[in-house]
Amino acid sequence: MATRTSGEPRIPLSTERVLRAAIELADEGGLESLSMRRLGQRLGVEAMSLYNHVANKDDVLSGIVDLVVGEFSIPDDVSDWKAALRQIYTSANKVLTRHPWACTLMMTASGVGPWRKRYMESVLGALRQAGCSVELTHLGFHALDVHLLGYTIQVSSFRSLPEDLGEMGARFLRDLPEDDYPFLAEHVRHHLEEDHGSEFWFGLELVLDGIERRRDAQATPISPP
Amino acid sequence: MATRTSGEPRIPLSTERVLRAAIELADEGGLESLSMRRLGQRLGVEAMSLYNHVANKDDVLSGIVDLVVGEFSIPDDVSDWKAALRQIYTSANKVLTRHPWACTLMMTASGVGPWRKRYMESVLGALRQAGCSVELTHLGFHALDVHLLGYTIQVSSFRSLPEDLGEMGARFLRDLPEDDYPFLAEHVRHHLEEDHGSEFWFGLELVLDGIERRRDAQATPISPP
DNA sequence: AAGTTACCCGTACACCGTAAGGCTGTCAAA
DNA sequence: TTTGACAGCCTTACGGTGTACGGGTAACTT
Repeated sequence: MATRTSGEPRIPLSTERVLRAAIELADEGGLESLSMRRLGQRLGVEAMSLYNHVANKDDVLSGIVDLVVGEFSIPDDVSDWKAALRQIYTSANKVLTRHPWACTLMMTASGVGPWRKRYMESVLGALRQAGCSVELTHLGFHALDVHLLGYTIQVSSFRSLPEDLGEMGARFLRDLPEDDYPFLAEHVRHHLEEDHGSEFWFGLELVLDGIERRRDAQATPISPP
Repeated sequence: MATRTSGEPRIPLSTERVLRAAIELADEGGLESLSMRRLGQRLGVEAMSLYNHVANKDDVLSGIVDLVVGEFSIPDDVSDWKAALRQIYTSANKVLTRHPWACTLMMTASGVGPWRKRYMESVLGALRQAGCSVELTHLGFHALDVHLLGYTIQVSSFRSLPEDLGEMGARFLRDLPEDDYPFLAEHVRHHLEEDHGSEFWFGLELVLDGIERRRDAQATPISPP
C-alpha cells in the first residue's frame, strides 16, 4: 500500500490501539461493521498486520467487551450492598447504552476477561456479604446481570434503528390489527411515547427488593409468633 | 447438479419446508452452521433456489424464531394471571432449551412474527387484566421476557460447550487466582455442581412476586388503618 | 396444443477470517 | 562498523459467506 516516506513518525500498533479502534468502529456502525479488514484500514495497516497483536477476531471481541466492562463504576466498599449494587448497575447501564453492541457480546460470553472478573467478584461479594446463600447469590447475580443486558439491549435496539424511530413504530402500529392485539398496540405506543430513562432503575429496584425478601425469608425460616 | 430423472417425485420446496430444515440445521450445529448453501444442500437444491420461498437470510432467521415461539404453550384463559404466566414461561423455557440459538435471535429482535405477537399479547393481557398499570405492565413484560431469554441462554451456553463441561470449568478454576476472586470461584463451583433445573422457576417466582407487590402498592396508595 | 408462470440452476461479485511466507527497519552483539 | 536476529508489516491465496442476475425447464391453465 502507501509506502511510507521516511519523514513520517509511524506510530507502532499495539493491542491497546487495535482494541480502541475496534470500539470506535463498533460504536459507529454496530458489530457487523467491525471486520478485520476495516479495522486495519482505520489504523492505516493491512488486515493481517493486526494478527501480530491479537490472536484472532474472537480475541478482539472479548477484548473490547472487557474494556467496556472496565468502564463500570465498581465501589471499593460493599458494606451497604444495595447502594453498591445500585452504583454498579446504573453506571453499567450508562456505559452499555453508549456501547450497545457490548450487550449481545456479553450474553454469548465467549471469554471472561479481567475487568469482567472484577465486576462479577464485586457483585457476588456484595450479595454474599449481605447474607445471601450461595444459591440465592447465584440466582440474584444472574437476575441482575440479565436485567442489565436484556433491558439495555431492548431499549437501545428501539433507539438505534437506522430510520426514524417514530416512522418505524408508526408503521408497525398501522400494520397491526389493533382489534386482535389491543395490549400489544398499547405497549408499542408506550414504547414510543415515554423516554424510558427511569425504567431501568425501576426494574433494578424490583430485583433488589426480591433478593432482599428471599434473603430475609431464608434467614428466619421459623416465623415468630 | 444431479439432473433429476423423470421418475422421481420431486417434492417441491415451500417456505415451511425451508424453515423446518433451517431449524434442524441450527439445532444440530448452532446458528453459525446455518448458511444458505448448507440449507439448500440439505434440501437437495442449490442455494439460490431458496430465494423463491424466502426473501433473504434475515427472513429465514425471523421465520424460524417465530416458529419456535409458536411452540410456547399459551393459555386461553388468563384470569388467574400468575398461573397463566407460569404456564407460558415454564413451557417457553423448555422450548428454548431445545433451541438455544433462538434466545440470541429473540434478543436482537429483528422482526416480530405472528406467533410472537400472540405471545406478547397474551403476557401483556395477563398483566393488564391483573390490574397492572401500563407502566408496570411494560416493565413486567420486559422483566419476564429478559429473565426467560437471559437465564435460558446462560444455562444452555454453559451446557452446550463443545468440550466436556467439567474440563472447561476446571480449567477456568485452575487459572483463577482464588485468593483474589473467592466469590467468583464459589460461583463457578456452584455452576458446575448443581443441576439448575429449578432455578429458572425460582427466578420466575421472584419476578412475579415483585410485579404483584408493585401492583398492590399502586392499587392502594392509601393504606387502611 | 399453446401459453404462461413458478420454480430451479449456474455464474458471478463483493466481502469475510486467516494460513503461509517474503520484505524491511531497528537494535544488540561482535 | 558490520553482522545477525527479530519483530512488524505486507502480499498472496484459500475457502467460506450472502445474494444479484439471467437462462432454462417443468407443470398448470386455457
